[in-house]
Amino acid sequence: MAQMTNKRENVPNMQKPKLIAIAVFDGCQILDATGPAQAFATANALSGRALFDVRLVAAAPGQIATNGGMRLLAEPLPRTCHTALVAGGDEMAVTAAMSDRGLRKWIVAQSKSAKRLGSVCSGAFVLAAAGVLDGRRAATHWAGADTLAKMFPDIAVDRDAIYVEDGKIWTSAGITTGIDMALAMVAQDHGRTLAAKVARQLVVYMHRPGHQSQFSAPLELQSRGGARLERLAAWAEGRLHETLDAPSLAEQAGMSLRNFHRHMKATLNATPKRWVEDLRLARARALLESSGQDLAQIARAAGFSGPDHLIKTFDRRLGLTPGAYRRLHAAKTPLERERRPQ
DNA sequence: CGAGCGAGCCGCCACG
DNA sequence: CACGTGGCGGCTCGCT
Repeated sequence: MAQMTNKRENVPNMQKPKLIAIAVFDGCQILDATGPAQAFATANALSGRALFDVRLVAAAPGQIATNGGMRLLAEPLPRTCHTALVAGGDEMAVTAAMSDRGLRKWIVAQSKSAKRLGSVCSGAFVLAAAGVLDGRRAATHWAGADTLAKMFPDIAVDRDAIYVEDGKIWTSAGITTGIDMALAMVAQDHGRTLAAKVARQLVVYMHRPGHQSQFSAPLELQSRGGARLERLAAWAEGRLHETLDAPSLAEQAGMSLRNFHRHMKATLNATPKRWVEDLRLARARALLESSGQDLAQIARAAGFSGPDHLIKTFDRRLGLTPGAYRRLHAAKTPLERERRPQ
């Protein structure tokens, strides 16, 4: 009878709020911390319950200067929590965080005791330095993906993913993808319906379309390949519409096929076919951004066999269609775009 | 959407 | 013997 009058006690999901500890440090990226924090806080607000207890924490608690200049107030690192997250930041700050013994010890401890351990953006480097990403798949900001893979060969770096969940270890890509990851955590704990409501409230996607690589600068890696490959790139870019198979590239580079493969792998971490595809994608992206040509023209100019080949390749590499890419990245102003005939 | 095919990739070893 | 190079062959993966 007492139970009947006090229904609240019977609701199954009345457990204690889950402690979400977001670790910050001087020079960290403010959105890495506040984005996920807001997602969890909005989940509380929309559900009308205290599902999450979100706290900013630091090895050196107190005022934390973010890389944008604003300050955060951080509590001491908690001994235990449900979910431990580590923010990213600029290179100097992350390097310092990577060698912070207190933070490192805390991460190792949380990798055992917490239900989830995660990072946002370059926070992956801090997790990696603590050794908790070894043998795992992981994501980080696209600009840091190659460096992470090189510094920590035991990590399978996913350059495209918005976020990666590998067991209890979660890593997210650049900055705002921390929100995407937090949404997935909300979904894991309290269902997709609530997560979708939070996404709507924050005006973000529940499932963000595409891969993060669509934002990276095409072919920034060319300069790393040395003069030999740079000349080859220039040669190839002049004949993108031709076949450009591996044997002819090797011949042009003055190497055997086998050795050419090795050099591509060693200097650019690429394969001949993949590299040519990179060149063609870069050309197609540039044309989509700044020309009004239709897909057939662009496909031909970039060396694809036709529009469908272009569409397939875009889907596989960037996770969206050429048309969607153009709408996202076209240099035209919104006014110009509206001027098209109805 | 699945099966079959061929180009491409890479482990391995031989060579200088 | 270390190191850079080349060729063979099996296997994978993406296209038709």
